[in-house]
Amino acid sequence: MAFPPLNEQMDLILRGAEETISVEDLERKVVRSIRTETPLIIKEGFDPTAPDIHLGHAVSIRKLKHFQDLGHTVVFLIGDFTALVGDPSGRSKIRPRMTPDEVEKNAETYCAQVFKILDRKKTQVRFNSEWLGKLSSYDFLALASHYTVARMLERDDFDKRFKSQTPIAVLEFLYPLLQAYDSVALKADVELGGTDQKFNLLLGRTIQECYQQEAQVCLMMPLLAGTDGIEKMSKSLGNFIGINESPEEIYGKTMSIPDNLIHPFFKLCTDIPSRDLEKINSDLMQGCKNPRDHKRWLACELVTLYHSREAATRADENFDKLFRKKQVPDEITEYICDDANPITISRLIAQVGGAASNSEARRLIEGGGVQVDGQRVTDPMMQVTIDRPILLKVGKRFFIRVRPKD
RNA sequence: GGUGGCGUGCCCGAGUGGCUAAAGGGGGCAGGCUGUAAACCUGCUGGCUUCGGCCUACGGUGGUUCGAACCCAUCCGCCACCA
Repeated sequence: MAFPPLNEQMDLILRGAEETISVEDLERKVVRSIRTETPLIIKEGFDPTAPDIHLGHAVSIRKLKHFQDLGHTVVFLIGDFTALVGDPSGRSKIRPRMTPDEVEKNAETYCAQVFKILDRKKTQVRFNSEWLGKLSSYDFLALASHYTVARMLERDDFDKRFKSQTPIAVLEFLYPLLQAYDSVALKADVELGGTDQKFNLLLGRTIQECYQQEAQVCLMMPLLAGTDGIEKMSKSLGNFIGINESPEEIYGKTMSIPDNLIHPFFKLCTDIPSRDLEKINSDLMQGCKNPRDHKRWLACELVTLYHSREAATRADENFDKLFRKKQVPDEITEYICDDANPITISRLIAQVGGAASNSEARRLIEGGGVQVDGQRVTDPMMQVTIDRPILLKVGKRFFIRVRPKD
C-alpha cells in the first residue's frame, strides 16, 4: 500500500501534539517508511483498572487513529501485567491488585469502547504480560542495570517527593523500566502518551538503545481538562465525559464546561478544520459572539462523533427545550408505582432513583430542588396519591413520570 | 535493630471524658442571578423514622466508666529520627 507524502503525514501527526521528541527522528522514520513501504509501529499503553474511556483518553486514542488512517500499525497495549502486580505510584493510595479475570473483563469493555474510535481490523491489541510475565529474574536485573537511581530522580515527581522526603516505593522505580521494555518487545517506532508520561516515554528511548534498537519517537498530547475546568479529566474526580455515555449526557456535560475550555476541546476532541478552529478562537477572544453558541456546536460535534448526527440534533433540541425554554424533555423515563398508595414524597423520590436515600430526598425538597407537575414541593412529608401519571423533577435534570399500576 | 509520633466524615483539618452526627475550610449538591459559563448570594452535605425519636460513625479488637473520638491494653497501618 502507498503511504501519503511526508508533509501530509507530518501535518496530521503533529496536529494538536504538545511535544515531539524529536520531530527530526519522526521525519526520518516516516521517510524511511514511505521508501521501504513498511508501516511504523505506534504504541500506547493503557491501564485496565478503570474501564471507562473518557474524552481525556480519547485525545491520544484519536491520535492513534490518525496514524492508522495514514496506514501505520497501531498497537493498543493493555498493561495487564502492572495491574496484576498492583501499582503503588501516586501518593499513598495503593492500587488494588486485580485478578486475571477482572483484568480480562475490563480489557474487553475497554476494547468495545476503543473501537468507537479505532478501526478494529487495523488494530493490534496486545497485553504486556505476554513478555513481562516471561521475564526471568536474570533478565529483569539486566534490565534494571541499564539505569541509575540518580537518573530516576531526574523525574520531576520523584525529585519532589525525594526532596520533601515523601516515600517512593522501589517498585515505582521499576515501573518506568517495565514500560520502556514494552517498547523493546514491540519494537515501537513511536510511543504516544500524555505530557505527564514524558519521563516514561523518554526512558523507552534509552532502553531501546540498550537493546540495540532504534530509539522510538515520543509524541506527547496535552492533558485535557475536566468539565470543572481545573483538574485534568479523570474518572475518580468525576469531571469526565465518557465516550460511552448517552447523547444527552455528552451534550449536557459539554454545555456545562467553562468558556476557556471551548477552544481546547475543539482542538483536542474533534476533527473540525483548522480554519474553523482559528475562527472559534478569535470569536472567543473578541467576545463578539455568545460563547454558548460555540459550545452548542462543540456539543453537537462530540455527540456526532460518538453517536450520530441525528442523535446530536435530538440532543440539541432537547437541550433547547429543557434549559432555554424551561420545558419538559420529549422522552421521559416512566416508573410504574405499585407500592402503597399514597406515598410520602421523599420516599417516592428515593424509590425512583432521584436521590440516594430518603434523607437526601428530604434535603433536596427542603432546598427547593423538587417539583411535582411543575409545582415546587416544600414539605418532605407531603403525601402523594398516584391515581394518575405525575411528572417529577428532581434537581436540574432528573425527570421521571410516575404512573399508577392500573 | 532502637526511639518517638500519627491514624477523625468525600478530602484537608479542629476536638482530648458528657453540651459531638463531631468546629473550620475545600469539594459536591440544591436554590437565586445567568448562557446548565465565570463571578457572586443563600441553604444542604451519615442512615432509618409511625417525625416522638432511633441506629451507625472518629484504624481493628477488648477493657475502665453511669457515660469514650477523647482514658487503658492489644493488634494493624503509616510516618519521623537514630543505627
